[in-house]
Amino acid sequence: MAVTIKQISELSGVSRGTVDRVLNTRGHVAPEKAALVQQVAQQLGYQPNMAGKALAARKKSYSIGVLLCSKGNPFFEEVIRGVKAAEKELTDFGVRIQLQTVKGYDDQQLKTAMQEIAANVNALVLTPVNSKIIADEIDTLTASGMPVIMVNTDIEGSRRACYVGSDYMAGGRVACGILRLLTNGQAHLGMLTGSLRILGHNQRIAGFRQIMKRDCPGFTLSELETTEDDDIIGYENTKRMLISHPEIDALFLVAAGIYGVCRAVQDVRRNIMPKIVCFDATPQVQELMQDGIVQAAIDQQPFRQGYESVQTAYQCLLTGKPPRQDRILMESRILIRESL
Amino acid sequence: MAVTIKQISELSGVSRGTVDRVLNTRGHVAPEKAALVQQVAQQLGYQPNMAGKALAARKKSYSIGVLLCSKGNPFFEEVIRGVKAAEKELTDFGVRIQLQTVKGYDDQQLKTAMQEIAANVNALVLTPVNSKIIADEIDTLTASGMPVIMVNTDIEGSRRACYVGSDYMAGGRVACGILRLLTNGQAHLGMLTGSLRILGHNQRIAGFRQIMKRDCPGFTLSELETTEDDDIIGYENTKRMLISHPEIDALFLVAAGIYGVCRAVQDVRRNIMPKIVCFDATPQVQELMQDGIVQAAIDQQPFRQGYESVQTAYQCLLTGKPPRQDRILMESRILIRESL
DNA sequence: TTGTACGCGTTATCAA
DNA sequence: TTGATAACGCGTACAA
Repeated sequence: MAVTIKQISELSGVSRGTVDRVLNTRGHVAPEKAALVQQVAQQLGYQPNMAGKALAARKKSYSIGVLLCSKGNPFFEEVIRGVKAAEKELTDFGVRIQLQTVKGYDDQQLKTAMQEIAANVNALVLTPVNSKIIADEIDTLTASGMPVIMVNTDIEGSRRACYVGSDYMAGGRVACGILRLLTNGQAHLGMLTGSLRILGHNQRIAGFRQIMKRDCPGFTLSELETTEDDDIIGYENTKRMLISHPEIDALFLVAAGIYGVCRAVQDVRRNIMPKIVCFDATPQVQELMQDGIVQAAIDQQPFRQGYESVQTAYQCLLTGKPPRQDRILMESRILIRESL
Repeated sequence: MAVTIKQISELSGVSRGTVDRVLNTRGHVAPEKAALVQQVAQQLGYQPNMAGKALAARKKSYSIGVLLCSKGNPFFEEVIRGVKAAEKELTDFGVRIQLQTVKGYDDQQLKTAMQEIAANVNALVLTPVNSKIIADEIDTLTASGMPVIMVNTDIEGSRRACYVGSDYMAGGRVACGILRLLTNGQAHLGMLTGSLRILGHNQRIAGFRQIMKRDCPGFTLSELETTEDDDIIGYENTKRMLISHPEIDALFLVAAGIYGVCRAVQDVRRNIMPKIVCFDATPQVQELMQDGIVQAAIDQQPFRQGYESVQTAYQCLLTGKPPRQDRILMESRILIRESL
């Protein structure tokens, strides 16, 4: 049977209260007693009992804020489903969620939203914008003792507690691998990324290039273009790309704007359709797969991203420590028509 | 905040003890009071608090038996890892696991093992052999009040509490789908199943045929052969198949014996290698994928099968009821070289 | 038949 | 600085 606080208190000859104070570093303990308790706990390999912890935590009623730059982005619907699933499981443990979404990527606006929501919660889960203003705000909250967890998008140069989300490099590698299999290793590639300024998109391309260089001597890159995550821009740029590069027989879609790209393909091409691999199996993409336009989608488990980020925030609140892992990365899954 | 027994007792004007007796149908309660409590609980949507339940259950120290026909089958190593992961999580809740493996599929031997292990545990997780002897033994244990849960393989005509494992039909469908993409829809197929007497294998073939009929007019089935899950038999039968059917350019491997099949392919074919899709990414299969012999493997999450089956058994013990779902099915995942 | 009281492990509070 | 005690939700032994 696992070690309990009671056992430690008996073995070290102090009260349960003192043991609790030592283990949770609440102070107000004589140094020699603290040292003794520490040693005994160490020796017995004490691991706090989750059931007991959860039950006691119920009295406190934690509040977790979830702030997503997700308005109008269907990808995040699954993330939100995951958040709500975690919320449901954690109500037993006295947790309530405050979910808020903002539109666009304006860092000033996001900062304001962060401050508002942070005033009412004990922990914060958010999709950051990659900007110094946001990094600083994260550091301010972290310094005030609030666990701040990134979901889906990471930010550089801040003291966020943890990142939960896609492994963009790995996703790019898998995308190249499946395209290699779809084309028998011979392809004239067109690449459509979202934006060259977005870290995740560039990491996907880097992963793709890595496999391409190593395993795909028969691949040539005809052109790299952007969609700005927009269907209309994606449509126009793809049309132009396909007309000026009639040899293109495979498309790697790095980010959003997928529907626009596919419409352009259908408008320009009649006979030989290019093989298309993209990311995120949103309902729209699922339809394109059903119609045989898109052959495969790489999925990075949006539901789990939402679920795990909230669970991680709760663990931080419960233990008072940052998570063991600095990054919790989702596996890249290959989805095809038959796996829907 | 969620509803508690205490709240129900206050609202219905009876003691906590009585509420407990009603909700857990322990009897010894006046009918009118029972009805009242039922109604109040219903109305408030009472859901027992897992933390409290677990904590109380700790006194009892449940024991769960896990009996696998897995000796010498590398697939089950991941299942066992999942079992051990669940064990680790549940030690806090007073659960201990008794794991036992047997070799082969002899139903008499398995029955004996079941009886031995069942004498010392409160719940049983097992991979059954599809035989009446085993079905009857499961029913005997179920009748004695023990939850009996099937993992990886289901059994027909028994009162097992639940099945946790592969969705064989879905796996077959996905296998056909990926083969369709690998071959551009044109293929002369060779199929190698494990045994025509094993339900799961036949279900995989049924799923495959379903998609083949619907979506793959360019597929023709050259031959269907068995490996008896054995590398040597797989080697011999594949060799014969490839020689008598030189047109074969795609292989669907339904079960084990994969290494033998691949060796035969390498021995017989020199130039044009067939596309190969198989099940379960064991270390051996991963190596074959690295070498480019096998293009894709369908994975049915062995780790989760082990983990979820034990968790399900624990839930049965905790609630005293069979699980909500009759079958807990794993998603079929496509693995390629780059996703390893 | 019904109610009370205690214990599970942890945490918070109050008194010493 | 300490220790004792109550509370969280549930299960159950025991008393009424």
